[in-house]
Amino acid sequence: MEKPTEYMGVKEIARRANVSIATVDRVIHNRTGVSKKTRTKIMAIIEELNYQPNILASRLASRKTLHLAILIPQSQETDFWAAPLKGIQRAESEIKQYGVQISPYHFDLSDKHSFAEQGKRILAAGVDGVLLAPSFLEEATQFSQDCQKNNIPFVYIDSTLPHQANLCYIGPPLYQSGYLGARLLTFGLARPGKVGVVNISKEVANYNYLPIEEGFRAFFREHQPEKEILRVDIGQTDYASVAAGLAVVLATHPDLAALFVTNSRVSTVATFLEATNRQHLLLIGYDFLPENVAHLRQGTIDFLICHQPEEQGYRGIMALYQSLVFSASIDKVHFMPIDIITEENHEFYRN
Amino acid sequence: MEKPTEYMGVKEIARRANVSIATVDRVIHNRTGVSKKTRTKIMAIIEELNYQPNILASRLASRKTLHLAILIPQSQETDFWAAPLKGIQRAESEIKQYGVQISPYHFDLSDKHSFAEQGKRILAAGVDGVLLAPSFLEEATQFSQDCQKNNIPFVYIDSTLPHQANLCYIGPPLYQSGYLGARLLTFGLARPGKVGVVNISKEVANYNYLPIEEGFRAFFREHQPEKEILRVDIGQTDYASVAAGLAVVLATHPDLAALFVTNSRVSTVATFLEATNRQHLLLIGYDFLPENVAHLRQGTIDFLICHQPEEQGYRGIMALYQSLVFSASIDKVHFMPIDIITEENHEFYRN
DNA sequence: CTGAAAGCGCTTACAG
DNA sequence: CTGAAAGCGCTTACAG
Repeated sequence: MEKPTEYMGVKEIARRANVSIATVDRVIHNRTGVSKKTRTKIMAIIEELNYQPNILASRLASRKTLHLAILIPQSQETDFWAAPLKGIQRAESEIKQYGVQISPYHFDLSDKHSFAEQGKRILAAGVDGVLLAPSFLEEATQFSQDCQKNNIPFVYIDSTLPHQANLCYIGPPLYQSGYLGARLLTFGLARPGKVGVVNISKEVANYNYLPIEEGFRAFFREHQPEKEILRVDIGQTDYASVAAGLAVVLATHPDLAALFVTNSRVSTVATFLEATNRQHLLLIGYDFLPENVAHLRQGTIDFLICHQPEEQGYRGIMALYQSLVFSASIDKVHFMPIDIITEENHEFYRN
Repeated sequence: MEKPTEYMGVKEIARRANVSIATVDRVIHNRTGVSKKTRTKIMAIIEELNYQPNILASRLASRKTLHLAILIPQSQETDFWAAPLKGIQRAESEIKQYGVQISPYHFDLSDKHSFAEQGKRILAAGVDGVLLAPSFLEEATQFSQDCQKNNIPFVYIDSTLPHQANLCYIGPPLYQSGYLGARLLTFGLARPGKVGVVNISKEVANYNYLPIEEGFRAFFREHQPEKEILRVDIGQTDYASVAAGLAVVLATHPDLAALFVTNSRVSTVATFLEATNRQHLLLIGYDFLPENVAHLRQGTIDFLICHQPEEQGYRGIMALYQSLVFSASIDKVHFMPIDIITEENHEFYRN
């Protein structure tokens, strides 16, 4: 450790401008109560010196805590949301030393109202920024507009909404993710046979993940237009429902050769294939969940696609922090990579 | 932003212990000059209060700059090393506000002596920590031991050395990476034919990447022991040499169906395959370099394997920072994930 | 072995 | 519209 270079701070600016440091501070923070003339002069000096405020001193002196809220689903059924939460906690532990505090608000993925309710609680609590998963179109839109009205910056993760004032979206490029899924399917599918797209979701039209199926179909349209693609919709997420749904489809289409599950429920499908001795079917699905990984190791699931959910949580918090503390400019869209996980590389994957 | 909770700092500790804050400071930093009795008493209070020093105040008051050095190859031929450098710079921009300064030292990958020389310069400059690529067995061992003697923590990236006092290794699990390469090869290789492992390197025995080939061969030994694997060694990295080497092999073994290039020079092989109309050969290689990506998009390269070199640089610096500033404990080995890059997902990959 | 005091670079009332 | 002064929580000579 060694001594730094000469100091170029508010004191020096004040000296050159022949004012007090309080006035310099006012200009730096764009506060009122400075004559136009003085302001101009000080700004010129700041420019000239290429002054960078000392964040350490600034945050120490101001003694302010930054309050951030997160609004994400309660972990349930699958623990997909455990990963973003972990990333959020990692971010928190890194920046809490600099005075950041994070309050979690969880909603129930099968209850729109819980989202709206928790949103209201956040607004009432009065926070400085929000990280959210905009899982319900209408409720999330409403909440986003409320945030905007209150000048609270907000960040989307996992999925996004169009035409909102979100600071940024940090999540997967869903269309291309589905497209890659189709590519992996054909890569491993030398033999003929039909392909099934499996949607397992309680919500009739889960708008969030629609682009995945679009991308999937686009690939076949472009590369194998003659390939028959079956759509398998299963409206319940329990094993019995999934098994029943698949049994029907497989009875009707015995030449089904591959299944693409559009979300993390792929393990349920894998369990069914194992139970009915159909491991030879090619199976691809989403997310690095323990039960999915177990079937990957069994060889029943051939590929898992994953979008680094932990990193989404981490980067979402960091985007808010950088924006609020350093007034850093943030890219409106930050696409996560589309990761391919196999039996061979899974042990080094970290969400 | 809101007011924080009540203060629990050195002042409070000093009050409770009935000493001055200077003495408290001495205990906190484990300095000499405190009676055993006082020390014990203060430590108990610190324990009781679960005191966490305010890093902001600490670094502001100490006015010290942390000097880190990086010792990595000069970017040349390929720009593989541009990526770690980028990650290092990203880390620097994040922590320079907290008084960290990074000095780059570059060596020539085809000149061991340049490594030793730059290492000496670093030692002479007297730094607080070093991030290095231990590219030369003997020289890197020597340098590591010198660092240890001087109590300078050092971190390895990209490859590692056994039995050294490095703070940690941040890089790929090479053996498993080669193993995955073989898996991808067989996945796409429905047809029969021989498989070639291509080593393109000026160094006769590039110890760094040997485990890749071992892992590759292990997969075939375990899954397809009858498969014939050719070894193709090319001692020069220019296109003419590579083309000549490949031409000979392909003439002798016309049934060669797939090539696995153990490093980032795979684009040279791709160029040759394109020039001789052999795009149908399966081709897998390493690293997300522009020229490799170009051949991936052409379809000549089927898969690129990559180990997030930018992240290696970033995390390497952060490990040093966390260790030096926060005395954080660091995992000795941090394996990077083994990423699979295809034509379909490459645009979202960021090293 | 211990303490009083100045200072790090900035922010925040408060007074004018 | 502007400034003097106290203070953020810690570190650093310096004096004893």
